[in-house]
Amino acid sequence: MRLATWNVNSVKARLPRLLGWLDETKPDVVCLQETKCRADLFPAAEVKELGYATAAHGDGRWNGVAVLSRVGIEDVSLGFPGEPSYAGEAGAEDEAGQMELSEPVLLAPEARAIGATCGGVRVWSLYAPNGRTPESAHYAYKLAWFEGLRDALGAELAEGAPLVACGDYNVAPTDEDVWDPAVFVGSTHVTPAERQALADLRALGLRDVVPTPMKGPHPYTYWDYRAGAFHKNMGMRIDLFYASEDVAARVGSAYVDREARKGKGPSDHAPVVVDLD
DNA sequence: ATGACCGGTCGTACCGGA
Repeated sequence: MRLATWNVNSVKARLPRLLGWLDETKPDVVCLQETKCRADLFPAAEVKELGYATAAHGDGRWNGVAVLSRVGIEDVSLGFPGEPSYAGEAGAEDEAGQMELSEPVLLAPEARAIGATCGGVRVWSLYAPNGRTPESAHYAYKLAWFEGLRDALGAELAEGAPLVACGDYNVAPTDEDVWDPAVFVGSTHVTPAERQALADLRALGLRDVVPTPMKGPHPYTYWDYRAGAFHKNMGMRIDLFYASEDVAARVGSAYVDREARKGKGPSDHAPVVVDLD
């Protein structure tokens, strides 16, 4: 069984490359992030021609996650129980410079998580909030989102089914996972609290399936589009494949498909591909 | 190939990305 996770940075913009990659790589289950696509507009017919059923979660311009599977797709969860929403910066001023009255507004959670059972494995495709800066409300939201995720995955793991939780975690687990730690001092993705959030997930029994880089010593999965970062290997490992212990024990091989980052019109993230025995 | 971003949007300029 071949599983993969890929932040495609718009499924619409990436569709030709996604279809070519599916045809070539032939994964059984694929977790996609940043589809930036309303669920009812997802190109399900196109991937179905390659044998994949789709479960999509998305409401438009930003975020958006999906699971593609050719080994069945059941018990789809749009988001996770208790998933927090983002209410924006507190104390924002309106155009007249007046503080807005804080009226309670119930916002739906963003489309950052979708779960499905595929081929006997519980699969989660995750797109963690960016966090922006450690001082921002978005960063507090990121930590709250991870806390909610830990509780939801903990409840599922307690049921004992094989589970994978993979996607764009927007956290580099260690300093080895960024090309230059000095550049990231004071930035998100490397703070102790974010790394603790990952540790809290591992404490549930999830194992970090670290892929083979294929080139160079670091299994980076993301390279900024700017400044030739990919060619200079100025990357980060932020797309993670977390697996329950029984699944992790079945991992035969895992690799970063950096070929998918090359050429014209790539995503800024490369897929992670994991083969289970 | 020795230099370098991209996608989205009823703001073709700006936000979000990390």
